Amino acid sequence: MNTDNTKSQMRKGMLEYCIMLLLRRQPCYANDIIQRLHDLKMIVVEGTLYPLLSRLKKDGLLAYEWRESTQGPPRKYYVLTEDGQEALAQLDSSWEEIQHTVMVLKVEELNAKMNN
Amino acid sequence: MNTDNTKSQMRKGMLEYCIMLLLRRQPCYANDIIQRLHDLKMIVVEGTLYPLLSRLKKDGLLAYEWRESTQGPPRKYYVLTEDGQEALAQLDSSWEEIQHTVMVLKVEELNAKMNN
DNA sequence: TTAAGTACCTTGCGATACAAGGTATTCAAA
DNA sequence: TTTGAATACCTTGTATCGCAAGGTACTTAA
Repeated sequence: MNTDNTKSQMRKGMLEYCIMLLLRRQPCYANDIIQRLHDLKMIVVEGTLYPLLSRLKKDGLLAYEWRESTQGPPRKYYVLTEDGQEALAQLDSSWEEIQHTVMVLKVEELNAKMNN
Repeated sequence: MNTDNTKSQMRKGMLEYCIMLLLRRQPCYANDIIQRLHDLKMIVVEGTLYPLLSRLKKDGLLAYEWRESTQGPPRKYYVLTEDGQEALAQLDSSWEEIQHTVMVLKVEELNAKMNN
């Protein structure tokens, strides 16, 4: 099994959730996000991130403002819109459901082992 | 935001993990899996499941045996192979990492709120 | 013999992650 | 002044996955 591909597939959908969680806390620009998620072992690259941010912007879930940088070109700082906060609340419950499913499956497995 | 699509995207990769978790406990055929996951709010349909099982079989992670049914045609019961168990162990750590990432993001968000 | 139920599978489409490559701005050194 | 490196944004093409829709084969009961 190609482990990289497996995690890549697990990332689908999760990345969107993680990025919106990040932005709920504070505005970030692309490299902030890449750095923060890298530190949390959730790798994301530019070719993934920029289209994702553009899509969320187009859907009205994110907005951005340009900010000057002390070093280099200006940056697009993204923030959650109100619609984005509502959408994130739905992602929260989707996440809870998935987490619940995995937990139950693991618990059942443990029970099965103990009864053998 | 299209919630159905969002959950569908979150399912990518997770379904594979959940199904292998199921099979680690006991052999199942397709309808078993659909039913069990449905009860756990993790919807999966035939058009998703059969190609997935075929792929895992082709990759050597699953094997199957035909079993007669008391009612209707025979069923393909899938089981985890040894390779499948190793792959599942890797999926376990991928899952732990993702879960950890989300947890940290939520905790940081809470901390940020408390400091305001 | 026929109809319904069960079980397996395939095709085509939409969506996403990623590798690879491209453009524009800034700043410092030559 | 010019040139190169660093920074930041973006696009294109490919592989993969979930899913709707539709199809085949076997079994059983009417």
